[in-house]
Amino acid sequence: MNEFDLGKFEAEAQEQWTHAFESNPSDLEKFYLTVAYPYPSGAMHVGHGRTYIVPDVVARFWRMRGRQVLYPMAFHVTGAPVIGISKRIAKKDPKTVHLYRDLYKVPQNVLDEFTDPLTIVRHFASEYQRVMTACGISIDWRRKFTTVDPTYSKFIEWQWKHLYEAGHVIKGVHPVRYCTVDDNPVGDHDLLEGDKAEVIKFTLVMFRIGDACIPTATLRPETIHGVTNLWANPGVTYVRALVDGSAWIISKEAAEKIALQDHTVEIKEEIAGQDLIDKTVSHPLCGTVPILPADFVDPDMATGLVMSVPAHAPFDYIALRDLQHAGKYTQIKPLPLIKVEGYGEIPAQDAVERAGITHQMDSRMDALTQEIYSAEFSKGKLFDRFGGKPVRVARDDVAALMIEKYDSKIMYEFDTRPVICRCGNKVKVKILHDQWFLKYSDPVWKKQVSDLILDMALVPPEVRLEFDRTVDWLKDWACTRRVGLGTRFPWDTTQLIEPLSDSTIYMAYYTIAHKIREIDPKLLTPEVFDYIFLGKKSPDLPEKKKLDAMRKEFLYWYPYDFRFSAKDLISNHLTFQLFHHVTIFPKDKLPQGMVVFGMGLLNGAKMSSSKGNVFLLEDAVNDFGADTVRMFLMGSAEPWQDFDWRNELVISTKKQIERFYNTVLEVKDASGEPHDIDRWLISRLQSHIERTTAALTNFQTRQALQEAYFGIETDLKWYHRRLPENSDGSRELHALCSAWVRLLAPFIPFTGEHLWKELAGEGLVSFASWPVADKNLVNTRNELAEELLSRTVEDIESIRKLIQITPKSITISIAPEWKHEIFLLIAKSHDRNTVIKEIMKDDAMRKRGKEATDAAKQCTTLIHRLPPHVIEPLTREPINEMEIFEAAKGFLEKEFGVPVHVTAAESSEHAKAATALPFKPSIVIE
RNA sequence: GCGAGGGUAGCCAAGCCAGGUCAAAGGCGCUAGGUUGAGGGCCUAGUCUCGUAGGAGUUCUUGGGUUCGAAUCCCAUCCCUCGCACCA
Repeated sequence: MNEFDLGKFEAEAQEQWTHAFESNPSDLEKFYLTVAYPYPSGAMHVGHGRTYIVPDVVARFWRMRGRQVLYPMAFHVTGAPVIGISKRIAKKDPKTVHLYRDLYKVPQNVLDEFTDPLTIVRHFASEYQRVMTACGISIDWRRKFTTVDPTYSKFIEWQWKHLYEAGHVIKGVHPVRYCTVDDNPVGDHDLLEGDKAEVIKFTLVMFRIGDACIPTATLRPETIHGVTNLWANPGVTYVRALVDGSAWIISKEAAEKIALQDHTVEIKEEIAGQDLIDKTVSHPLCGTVPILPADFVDPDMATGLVMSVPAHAPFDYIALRDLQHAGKYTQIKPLPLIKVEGYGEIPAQDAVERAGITHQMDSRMDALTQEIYSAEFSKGKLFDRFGGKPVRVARDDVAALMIEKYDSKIMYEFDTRPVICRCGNKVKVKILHDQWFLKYSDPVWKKQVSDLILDMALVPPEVRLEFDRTVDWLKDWACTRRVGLGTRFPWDTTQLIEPLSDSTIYMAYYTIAHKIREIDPKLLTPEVFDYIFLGKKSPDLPEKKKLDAMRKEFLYWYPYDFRFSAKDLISNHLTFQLFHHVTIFPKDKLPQGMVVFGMGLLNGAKMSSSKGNVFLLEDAVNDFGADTVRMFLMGSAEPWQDFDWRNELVISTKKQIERFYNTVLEVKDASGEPHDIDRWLISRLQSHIERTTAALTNFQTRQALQEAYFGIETDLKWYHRRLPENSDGSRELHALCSAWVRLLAPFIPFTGEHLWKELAGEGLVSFASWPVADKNLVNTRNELAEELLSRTVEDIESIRKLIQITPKSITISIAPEWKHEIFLLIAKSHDRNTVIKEIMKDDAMRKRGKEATDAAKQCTTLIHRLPPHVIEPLTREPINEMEIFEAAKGFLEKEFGVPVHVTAAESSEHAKAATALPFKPSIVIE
């Protein structure tokens, strides 16, 4: 009837927990922890499991330590992904249908409803709640909300009002990846190809050709002085277009792109590329140059026409050289304009020849171009006749000059292509207007956040540097969107607040989420929130009583103590929330700490829904039991390390829980009289309690389990081995079990509750008091005695193994008193090298001569090898080894099955006896 | 490419910051013995190499360096993970 049945324990506990973790302000000290809420667009896998279980173990730990703990949860449903998913489901996209039907196990009738995006998130939100509950996560579900609740939107509007008033919300223009078919900006996840491509800002250099101009795009406007020609592709169709009223000749593709970048474009006529060849163009900074043919010119790259600087661009150099080898344009010479250390007069030529490159298609050409680009940028200087400035300065100067005087424009283009949208269309760069930003680049704002970080507890400490770097690196964040779910942007209601930007201070909202629901959203003006969160009084506040109650909750819970999240959010969410907090809240309400998690692997490979490499959390709970899943996830790695889910290891975790369960049931009712070994066991327990507590205080779940589970289990094994025959142990075991069950309860709460009842514990173990180490129960003498004994047993075993005779007896000889003296002197001394000399000054020692110096050397080695926790107490309080071995004689004889003699070394005739040292008696097996 | 973190025995992993307690904790796997006797059970021992006395030798990605002494400190190298934004 006491069978180990996790399913049964789970059912029992769930019944008692229904409202147990709902938490209200009280007289107790609070502990408020939050975790990044999920975006429920799919089923939970075991990786999600850890995200919520680690905080739960911490929550349960602090709850048992007498804190008023709040662990809330909500659902992030704002954003665009589910919109795409619903569309793909509607189109019956096979991949999506497979993922949801087969992997996430969504029933067909529910799947049919997934054409509505809100249905998707609602479905998975309830699934999340169900699975989290099944895992025993101690959440106060009364505070649950979703980010599209009207009440929450009011809260977001209030937050943004403050950000705006602080000057952090600004309007700007911004180049984005844009799909003209979808008529939308394209995010990384919407790209079929080209996710590495960056948007680069090119300067268009305008060359005159008759009444029109030819813009060429360049990153190196300063090289204008070295232009010898332009390149056009004879096989490409160009167009003559009116751009903002003036005539440009550019590729057809370029015309489309330019139109997206703040220019009016009207195509007038097509021009064959061939017709441009050998025409001349001019620019005030380089004079008149010809247009030459080149097949490498890509009409889809910028304007489709390129200026050629053969002295400094390897591609230009080779292309020109090839033409000249064919006997054409031989009058053109490269015009160098930059002096750079390490290269000859014409760097491009130098580099190409040095690398032995013979044709344009050589794969090393890109690297070579990059090399020269970097070298010239970092070390190059313009010739004196062009101003003599370093390239890095001249580049910006020339660009500015061109824009001001010579009609140059800016054009945005990708650095690598192709960039293809999920819909199959080529992505272009569009300049978005009415785009709003959060001005994270503001140095004052940054400083406030850096200062906050200094005061925060960060776990593990290594992430501090990463946070610092992130704050440095952060640029303005586009915070409005045109598609998706979410709160309307107050200053342009055609747009929505971007989903990461609506999730930065919601930890404060949890404190009032269950109460604010009772108020009509229409009444929730900014003044209401000002009162609740900032204590600002204003006339005519509605529902004053309710507001007071909420204010009380907020003041009690806030700030949060720790925020938990995976490490991939450091560079955005975790840092953003700090920015927002420093703006909205006063100093005493700012975040206190963060714990950053590692990622999850499944059988050694990255977990990925799209690759089907996931193991659903609910399946894991059903297959192995919630406690098993919990203990495995907490024990296989510390939270900040990556963990690897492997079923075969999970199985042995289940065995461990079962072993624990059986052991507790077996020994809890022992009633024998306590012996020395019981005092030893209880003494050891104190340090396990202490270490488990320290580990959990530092969020080291793995370390805590090592101590609380394996540490105690190992002790119990030794305890049973040392127990007198016919003894089942003493009544002390009940106390041990009580502490043991409580130490493990945060990890395996279901088994914990069941055993707690078996132990006749009061109430729920979830609220039982955490064990406290009692110094009075620490018995150093007993611990040392057992340490000595187990080390001696190990030695005997290894000798027996080696000599391969059938032993008839074992003789243990204890080192003489004078060796103990030496041992102590050395152990206590700070300088273990000179202490030998000191010892030998003693007359009695000197009489022993070599015997004494040898013993001193051996003691020194031994002291080095013994752990400090043995040496340190030995120096304080010597132990009587003879007594210990005499007392353990029966045990040793039982262990080895032969008579055991204990003698003093000086009274033994065995030569071996002379080798006896303190804490290392000599052993003779005969 | 840039920023952060990491590479330890068959596997997972502690140790490294504060060099000698390190042949290196613990778990898993495997092997042997015992117990129970058959269903993924429990206990004990072994699991780099050598060794008929508790020892010795060679190891902590690779290559150098500092030191009486390095898994631990420094430099370099190769490999892995995460982030690099309009996306949750």
